[in-house]
Amino acid sequence: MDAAGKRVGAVRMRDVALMAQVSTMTVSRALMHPAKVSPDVRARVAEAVSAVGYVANKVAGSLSSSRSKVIGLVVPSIENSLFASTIQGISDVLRRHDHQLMIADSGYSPEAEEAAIRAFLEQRVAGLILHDTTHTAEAVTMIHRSGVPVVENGTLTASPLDMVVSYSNHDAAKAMTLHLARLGYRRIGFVSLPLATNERSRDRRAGYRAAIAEVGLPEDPRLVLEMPPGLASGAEALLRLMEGGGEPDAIFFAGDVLAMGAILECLRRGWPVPGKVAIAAFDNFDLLGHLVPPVTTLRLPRLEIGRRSAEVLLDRIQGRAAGAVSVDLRFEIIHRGST
Amino acid sequence: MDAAGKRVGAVRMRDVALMAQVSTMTVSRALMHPAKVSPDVRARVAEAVSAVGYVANKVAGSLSSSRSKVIGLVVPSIENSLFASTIQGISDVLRRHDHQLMIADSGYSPEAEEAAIRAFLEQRVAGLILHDTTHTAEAVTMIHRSGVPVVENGTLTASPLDMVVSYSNHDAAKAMTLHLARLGYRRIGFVSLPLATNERSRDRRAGYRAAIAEVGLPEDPRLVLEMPPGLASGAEALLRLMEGGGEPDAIFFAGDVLAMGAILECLRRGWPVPGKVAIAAFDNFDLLGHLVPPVTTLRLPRLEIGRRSAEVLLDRIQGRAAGAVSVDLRFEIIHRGST
DNA sequence: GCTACTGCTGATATCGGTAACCCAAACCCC
DNA sequence: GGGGTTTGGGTTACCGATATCAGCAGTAGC
Repeated sequence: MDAAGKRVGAVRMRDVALMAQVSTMTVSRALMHPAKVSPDVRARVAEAVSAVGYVANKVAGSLSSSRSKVIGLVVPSIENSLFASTIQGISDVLRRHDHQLMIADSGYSPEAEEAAIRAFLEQRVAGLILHDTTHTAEAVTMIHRSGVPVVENGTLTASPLDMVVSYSNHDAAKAMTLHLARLGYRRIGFVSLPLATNERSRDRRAGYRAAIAEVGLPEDPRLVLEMPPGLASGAEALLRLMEGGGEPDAIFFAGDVLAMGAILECLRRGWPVPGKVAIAAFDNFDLLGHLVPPVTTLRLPRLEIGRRSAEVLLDRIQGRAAGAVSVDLRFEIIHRGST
Repeated sequence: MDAAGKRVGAVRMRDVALMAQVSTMTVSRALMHPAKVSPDVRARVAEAVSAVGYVANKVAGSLSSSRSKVIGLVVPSIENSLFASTIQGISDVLRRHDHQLMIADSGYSPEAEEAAIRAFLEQRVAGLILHDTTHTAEAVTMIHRSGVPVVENGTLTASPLDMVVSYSNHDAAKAMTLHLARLGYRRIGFVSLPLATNERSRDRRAGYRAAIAEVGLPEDPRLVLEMPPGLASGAEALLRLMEGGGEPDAIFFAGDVLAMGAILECLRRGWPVPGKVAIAAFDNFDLLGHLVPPVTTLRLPRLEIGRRSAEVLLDRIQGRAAGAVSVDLRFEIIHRGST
């Protein structure tokens, strides 16, 4: 590197070509389409590559070919372990197909998401995966103008940008609520994460309400709460519902950390679960199954969402498929001791 | 896009230049160094940019300038929530400095790490952050030859590639063991994660042994165990140590999930903690503080490691610093009810 | 023996920017 | 008011690959 931080003296394809006594074009072919080159030349190139320590320059390659093998992913938060399995699934598939992953987090803000999308488009990514389903108008135009394929995977949204891979938050929440009703609970509380910026939360609450209506239970506002995320928040929600006059016999937490916080609060207070109140959670956070009692929850296909998202994206990029795609992955109720 | 997946018809800088009636060089300047251009031209360019919907092409830019704003990160596993805070820290700092983050995971394999490093170098990243501190010989040569700055952050290794930002796994494990000894425990068990591919695990066990030796306790092989990661694994380790004849009065789990699994097993069996056995953990997994009893553990500067790693890397890239850097971040013992 | 085709390789022109250099006008100080 | 400096902007030559097309040998077909 020189003083300005510019790298100098890297080995170029030209050096490989000189050593192998062929043109750069032939080196390029030997590396990209080995079948199009004679075995003899192929061997000479391979030898030259390792002799000079050539590391391909994909920047030049992408510029020249207008193709790239980088996928951009925007999640609301990297730290939130919820997204970790999905990212892992994406990463697994991309690695198998020799693609790279760029990640940005939006901190749940559409404006930050827009900035991340712009940065990705500037890098000329081959595709985008967005967890959120609400975007700024500017982000939407940029994406459409760029022609880059996109997968959204937060929820099965009704009006996708392009492709969707997810499960129905609405149906999942409804299914769990119906499950509780079937078990005989009649005053089912519901705690959701913030609704304003989060279509997923809204879907879940709508699902809960649909279930309540379906089984003919009265809708009691004292049974419904909206809370910020976090363990402490879950504990607080529990106490507020229990002391809020709604007298819940079961509480459905539409967020695994919230449920976790609530059940730990029960443990601390010595409240029997489900003796005093039943508790159900929304996500398959590993620990929920190991608590005392183990917590009834929904198994959501987090890893699978990542895998399938990457797959449909690659299918489109590589021309194996075209047009709208909407993959509805299944969830599953895991009935355990807490309800 | 045409049939081959090649994007067509994107807006180029040249289109902006035509509309603003200046040369492309001036557009480039107006965008990169606004101060070097008259206010009049600056305004015309800005207007033209939004009129034609120009999205800069950083691929061409990097090729031309031999500079890039992409940082490559390799972690052993994306899914493991341990790394999530570190990644978040990196991401935060990079975003503030207008850089992008590429992530790959090695699945704890040095060969996979090498492949990821090669892919990053092919993308001509401006810097690398590696969690692991053991690398293949090939990876080491590639990195040195490329001249790309590197930060390692798994542990304060004695022979870094370049820069290190971490805490001392050895000292942390030693400190916790001494803490237990000071509390009066005399038969202190130790459970570690796999040692073979993991310098961090080895450091931790060495720290444990150093402490045992320092306070003059006997080294009993029945008190030391190596286990694969996971909740179930922690529970099994607990049982094996308790029934292995070593009669531990305290167990130090060098992995938070292991400790979690053990404490939940105690809960299930109704074993009082620390009445039957005291339990200490190695990491500041949020939940540990909310369990009954809350678990004594080490607060490790995970987020800070990410932040500082990104900072020292950017300092080097942007020429604000040169030469070796070794940042030793502090850990802290959090004494709670479980010991 | 001549055309047609296939298989392999090279020359040349980009891809879309930025670096380096250059020049004209404006400004400056005695 | 002239030499020196600054300011703003254009010209040209790349950065390091790949697409395209042309060339040329071998060879198959008739």
